[in-house]
Amino acid sequence: MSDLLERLRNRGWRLTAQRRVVAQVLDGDHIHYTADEIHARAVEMLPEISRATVYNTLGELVSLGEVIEVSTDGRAKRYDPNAHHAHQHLVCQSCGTIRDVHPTGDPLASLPDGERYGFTLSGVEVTFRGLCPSCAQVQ
Amino acid sequence: MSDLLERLRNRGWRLTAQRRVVAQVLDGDHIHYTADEIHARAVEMLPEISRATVYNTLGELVSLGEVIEVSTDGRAKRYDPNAHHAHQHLVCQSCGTIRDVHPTGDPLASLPDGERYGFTLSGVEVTFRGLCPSCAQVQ
DNA sequence: ACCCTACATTAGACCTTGTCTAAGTCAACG
DNA sequence: CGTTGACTTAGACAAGGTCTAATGTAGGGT
Repeated sequence: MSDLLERLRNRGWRLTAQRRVVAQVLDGDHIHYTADEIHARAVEMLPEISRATVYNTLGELVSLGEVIEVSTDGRAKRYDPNAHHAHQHLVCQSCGTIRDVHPTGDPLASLPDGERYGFTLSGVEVTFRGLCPSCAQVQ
Repeated sequence: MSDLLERLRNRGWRLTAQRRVVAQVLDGDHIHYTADEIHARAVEMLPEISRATVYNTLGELVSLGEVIEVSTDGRAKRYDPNAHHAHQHLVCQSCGTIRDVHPTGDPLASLPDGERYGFTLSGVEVTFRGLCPSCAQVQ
């Protein structure tokens, strides 16, 4: 994580206590938290941090390509700190847990030229959906 | 579309003017509208239809598997009336337009057993992102 | 043809997620 | 160690969606 802070400083970021705390939460468990979950965890370390700052900081980290924004269900976006390895997501339909996965092959290549409608492609997201073991038991 | 209404009646749906109008909008252009866009179009045909009814009806159509809910950007969900053909989506990052596409191969098969974490898989969504021709010109 | 009643619809309050603003604060440069 | 412009703050606001209590009506029964 000090790497992350280092990179950010080099990009002209002012290193505030708030930004450090957000970076620390993201770096902690490598879990895909929502912005409000990140805020809740940040508050434990720095009680006066505001929601707006967390949203601002996350937005900046996304613009800088340090964090990926994932919206799998039309509810709150989740933030994925694992931006430097190409990967896709496996999502539990019941509890919303997300795991990083690495499918074989290049998904971009699966779209035939005849189906590109003149678009300039910039990326693909693959979202595998299912039930995680613990939710599968309950249902 | 009369097929759709027929299927719904057979499932015990009460056929109201409101539900007919929502079905008609979905069947019209095969475009991926948001709930509020569907409401706006429905109002033109049936001025007193309420937002809540449109949301209810869309939710029921999704539960019945007649319509697919697509959330590509964390903004408003879009509703895809083309539920009976397997397909994926190509989304313009700038204007949000969605096109149905048909990638080659089975995306589910691309997830190695070692990466399934005990999940019971139920489906995959592939979202190709890029710029549509008209947005590419502007930028 | 007309009643009944359970199901559907309505307006609008409310909730969640996210954005914006104006005023105050502080990191980092000189 | 003072200055200043970037950063943070509380809280208002906005968009998208859900819920509720009151009212309306489709369609089966008679």
